[in-house]
Amino acid sequence: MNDPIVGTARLKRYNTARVLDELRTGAVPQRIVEVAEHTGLTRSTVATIVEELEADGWLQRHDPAGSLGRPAARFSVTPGRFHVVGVDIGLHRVVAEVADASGAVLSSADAQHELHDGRALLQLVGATIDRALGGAGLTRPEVAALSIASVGMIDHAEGRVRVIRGIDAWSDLDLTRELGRGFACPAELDNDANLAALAMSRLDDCPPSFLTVQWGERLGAGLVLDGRLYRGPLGAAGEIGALRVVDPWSGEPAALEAVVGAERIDEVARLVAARDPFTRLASVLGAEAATAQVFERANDGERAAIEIVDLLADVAARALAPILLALDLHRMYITGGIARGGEVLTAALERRLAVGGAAPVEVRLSPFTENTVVRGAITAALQSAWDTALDGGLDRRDRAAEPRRAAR
Amino acid sequence: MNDPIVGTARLKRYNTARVLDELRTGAVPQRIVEVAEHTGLTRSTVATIVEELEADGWLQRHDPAGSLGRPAARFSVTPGRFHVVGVDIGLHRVVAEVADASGAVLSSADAQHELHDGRALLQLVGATIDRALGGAGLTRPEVAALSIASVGMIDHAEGRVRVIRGIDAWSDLDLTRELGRGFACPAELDNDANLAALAMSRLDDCPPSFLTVQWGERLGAGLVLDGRLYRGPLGAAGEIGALRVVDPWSGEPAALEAVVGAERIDEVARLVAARDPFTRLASVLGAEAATAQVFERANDGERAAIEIVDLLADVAARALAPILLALDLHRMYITGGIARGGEVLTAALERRLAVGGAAPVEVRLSPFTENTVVRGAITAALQSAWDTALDGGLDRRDRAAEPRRAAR
DNA sequence: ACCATTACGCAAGGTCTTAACGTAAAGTCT
DNA sequence: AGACTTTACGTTAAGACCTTGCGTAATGGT
Repeated sequence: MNDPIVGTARLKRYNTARVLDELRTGAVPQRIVEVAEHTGLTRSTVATIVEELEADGWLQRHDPAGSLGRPAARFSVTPGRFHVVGVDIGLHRVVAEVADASGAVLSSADAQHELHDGRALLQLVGATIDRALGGAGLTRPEVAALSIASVGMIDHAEGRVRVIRGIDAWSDLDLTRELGRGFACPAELDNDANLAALAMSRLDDCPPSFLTVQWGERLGAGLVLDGRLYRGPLGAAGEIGALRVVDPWSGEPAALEAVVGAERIDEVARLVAARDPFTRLASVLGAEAATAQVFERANDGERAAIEIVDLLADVAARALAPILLALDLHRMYITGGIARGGEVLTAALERRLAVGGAAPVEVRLSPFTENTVVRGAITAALQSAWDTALDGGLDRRDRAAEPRRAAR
Repeated sequence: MNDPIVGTARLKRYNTARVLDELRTGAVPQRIVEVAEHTGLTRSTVATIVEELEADGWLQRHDPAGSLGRPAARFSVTPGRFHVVGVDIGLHRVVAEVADASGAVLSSADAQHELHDGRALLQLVGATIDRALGGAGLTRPEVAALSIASVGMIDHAEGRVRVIRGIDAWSDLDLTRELGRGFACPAELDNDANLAALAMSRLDDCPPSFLTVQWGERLGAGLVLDGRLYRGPLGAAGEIGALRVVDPWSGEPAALEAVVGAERIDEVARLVAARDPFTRLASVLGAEAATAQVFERANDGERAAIEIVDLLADVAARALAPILLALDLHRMYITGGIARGGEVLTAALERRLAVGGAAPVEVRLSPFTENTVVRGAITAALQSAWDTALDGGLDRRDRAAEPRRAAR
């Protein structure tokens, strides 16, 4: 279907992509001259490209605040030109969001679950997607791109889950096919950490290379290097959960994920509380997960909680330091449940990640907390939709019988 | 001087680069149709590009082993079209090599030294370069590209050394300027580990992403990710020598470099020999560095030596495992002095780098042993020379008054 | 000698970008 | 208010590049 683009068409596609990226990432509508300067293209070239994009409905014209000289028309992406769906399938929660072409979230739906059966989970995911779509007044065939995050080791190329614990038969399912039913676009499956990293890459003030730690019950890293998501030769980059470390509470060697994951934090909190039952920490621990309380108490300055956080930071930093140092990274984002850890956590990590001689590492928390991964899925879906658009793939939807770009 | 390339010229430059890369990396002369297939360009396009490159002397025509159908002309790079120089400045040794456009080494020169004065070292390097050039019958102005490796933390963009121990005032010198005197081309300065990695990237059977450990007295890593050298935002990628580890012999925390570096190996060997003076290892230790003997004895199966290697591998693997795992790398090269460590070392490392669930890491030794870094410098210089050529920069040398590519 | 096969060369045609020039629409100055 | 400055826009001709298509060349096989 998609013949390789050759000849001058390749140049045009490349230039169009640059113009589009410029208009897409800019927060405010941009003038043609600005775009020309930023992209290095001629004003003339940009003008024709913008004109075409506007004619096809991709761009919107804003006319214009006055300045010196003739006021310039400014352009931005047409928000309603298409819509995308992002999904995050977690061990206990499924979230789906619908966004428009500008990236604004129109509606979302989520569902808590304790499912261990793949088939049942599949159904829940489908239902959640439809609820989100309903909230935006859309149906499946109208979606331009669908991007899905799932826990587990993902085979991005094949659209399958390689390994996962906790959900039976999840790795046997052809997820992109199953979840893509009813959609007119291909579904894309990716690692939760990778998508979390993508979400961070859209933040203002985000450096071109950084590391993201998706940290909850499971632990995985996402790497953006020189502005691009790095997946690794086998698509297993960032899978650091299996790294062997020493559990500071038991003294036994264990997998990193099993030591700093939310489940273990919960266990440890109860151990500490049992040992010292008159602390405030002990008194707030209920039946449900204690992780949030630990960080809350630590941020309030309670000794016992701070100790837990410190030991966590110890273990995590020991594993992460070689990676950050080797890659010369100086920004790290924490996403996932632990992102609510607050300043105690970031400070503890920053202190331990300092290596003599090297520039310090800045640790930041995701501003999206629990929705970081979905937001990343939206980012990926948008990217995919625009790519399809550049190849003329989205045109057919509502420009079916129209004459093909003015035969002059 | 070099105005930004715009318009269709950019397309042409890109296509020419692809054709050239194809002909440059291929071991044997290639036919036009082959190149067209590999690059995805039309035969016609490739033909004109090749024609022009041949006219300008960059390519050489080989006529033709018969097959079915009309025999095709094949093309390869003209070896004598230009020459490049690569230099490796080590703590105790300086090497310079001269290569032709095809990458074949024409001559080399090296010098052992114990200099601690930057100025004196500078002079030695200059003399060594000239000796190498003399061996190839060339002079400085005739060189098309000059690439230099130095120990220490390098600022590639600025062409300076940031930090170094052992050579006074070395970081005060503007090395690219000082060493570039007399050359008609810009000099490029880079990290030894980065260049070692570049050298490995030219090996057959080299994966697109891998790690190189330049391991001698100093220790640094070079990363090639998705086929491209990764330098990091501050150009400090791979600087893992400062990583904190525990010295298994003293039990004290120390920098990785200080624990597994050749100097420490030497110390440890003497300790072990003193403790157990009747071993074969003890008997072969002379006044000079003992590292080589340790590995030799270990490869011969001697217990005491194997223990040293095992502990070395322990420490190194603990530092490297997170990096390899996080980046999903499954090939690692060892370059530098330790590359003579033989199979004991690679086996010991491979065993320890295995992480449950992940694909194994294959550890290989550089086939160039001590000359790996220079070879990498040559690779970098070639790249630089071809880049200049693509921008028309090398033309002026011997096509001064010639009419500019046939005004038809 | 004829055919199949592969390589090569040439010319027409189309797409894309550039450069140049004139026009349009504001604000500013006198 | 009118002239001027400043910035933006639109059009057109020209140039560079790539592709397509076809005819020719050179070999081996039958």
